[in-house]
Parts: sequence; structure tokens; C-alpha cells
Amino acid sequence: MFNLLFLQKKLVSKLPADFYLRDDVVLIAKELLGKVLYTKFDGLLCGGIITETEAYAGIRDKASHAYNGRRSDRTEIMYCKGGTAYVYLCYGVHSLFNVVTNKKDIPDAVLIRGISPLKGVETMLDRAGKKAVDKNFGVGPGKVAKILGIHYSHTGTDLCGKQIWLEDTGIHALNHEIYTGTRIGVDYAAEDALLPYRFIFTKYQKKI
DNA sequence: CGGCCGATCCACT
DNA sequence: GTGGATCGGCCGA
Repeated sequence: MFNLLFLQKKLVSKLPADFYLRDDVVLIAKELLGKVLYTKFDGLLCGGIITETEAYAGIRDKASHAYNGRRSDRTEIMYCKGGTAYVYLCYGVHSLFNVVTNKKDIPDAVLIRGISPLKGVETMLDRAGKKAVDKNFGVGPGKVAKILGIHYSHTGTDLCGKQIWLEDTGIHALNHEIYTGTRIGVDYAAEDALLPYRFIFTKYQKKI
């Protein structure tokens, strides 16, 4: 019994607060590939392997909501300590889930753009209104939040808590398995739109 | 206070 | 490949 618990702890571990508090958001965005994002709402456990991310580098990044130190009721969450969920509404329809990183008052974040379903697939299919998993199930930031049951009202949720958390299950993306490109929909960010801050784990998701 | 627009998705052609 | 849906946040007046 003891050995079994020990083994589980070793192989599967919830990401600790320290993981999110580091100051290299681009590195964290890469490291998040392969981690498993879990939610548990109303007793329904769902999770998926993270397959695509984008880094948003705080006040120096014109694509970031917190560019130039901008603060508002919405973006205030980005200034929380790393390990907090920043979820906001996009196009009036979609909730987009971000992992806040870095220390308190430094508003870095990683947008989770794709997951590969792992746990609670039936629940996730229900939420998506689908009958079966297809190639693009879980691909797209709006869909990630939707199938995991994440809503923009969940912004500010602690990622070391019991509703939303991440685990390292021993899956790691090797450098040659990572496609690096520019971020989506950030043309307004001028030269920062060219930054190579988008990462895809090509073993699990085709680059689009 | 009004108007514009976005870190998107899906149905339809 | 494309255009419509849809509404909160943000900025300028």
C-alpha cells in the first residue's frame, strides 16, 4: 500500500506553485506542452494533454492585455501571482483560459490553445455537443475552455486548488517535437506579432 | 455614454 | 474558404 502511493506520487504529480512563479514565460509555455490540464466541476473529472500554447510576455509585449502596465477590472487577474487562472470572454462568445505566471505584479500569462482528451471524454463530448472525438476535438482555445467546463467567471481560480489544476504525468515534448511559430490573431501588436511565442506539440497535434 | 472590435468557432457553400 | 454570431471591455468625447 505504501509503495503504491509512493509510486503514484512519483509518476503523477500536481504542478507546484513554484512551477508558475518562475520568470521565463516563454520557457514555461514550452514546458506546459505535455502537461495534463484537469478540471473538476460538479464532481465531473476531465483532463487533457496540453498540445498548444502561446506566451504573453507582460508589460513589454504589445499583444498582451497588460501591455505597458495596463490595468482594468479584467486584466487585474494577470497581476496575481503565478499559478492563477486568467479567463476572459472573446468575441462575446468564447471563454479563453490562460495560466498566469511569474511573481505577483508581473502580468505574464500562457494561453492554452489545444488539448488532447485524456479523462472524462464523455463529459467533454456532452459539453461540445459532439458524438465522437475527431481530429480537431479540443483544438482551439475556445474549445479547450468549453469542453473542460471553464467559464470566464472562473477567472482568478487558484491552479493549485481542487477545481482546476495541472499535472506532470511524465510526458515531455522533445525539441524536435515542438513547432514554433507566431501567435494567432495579434496583428495589431505590430512588431511583437512576429515573436515566436506559439508552440505546438506535433506528436499530439498537427500544426495548422 | 456610445461605438468599435477582439488571443474564435461553426455552419454552410 | 468564408461570413455571421455575439457581448464585454476599452477608449475617446
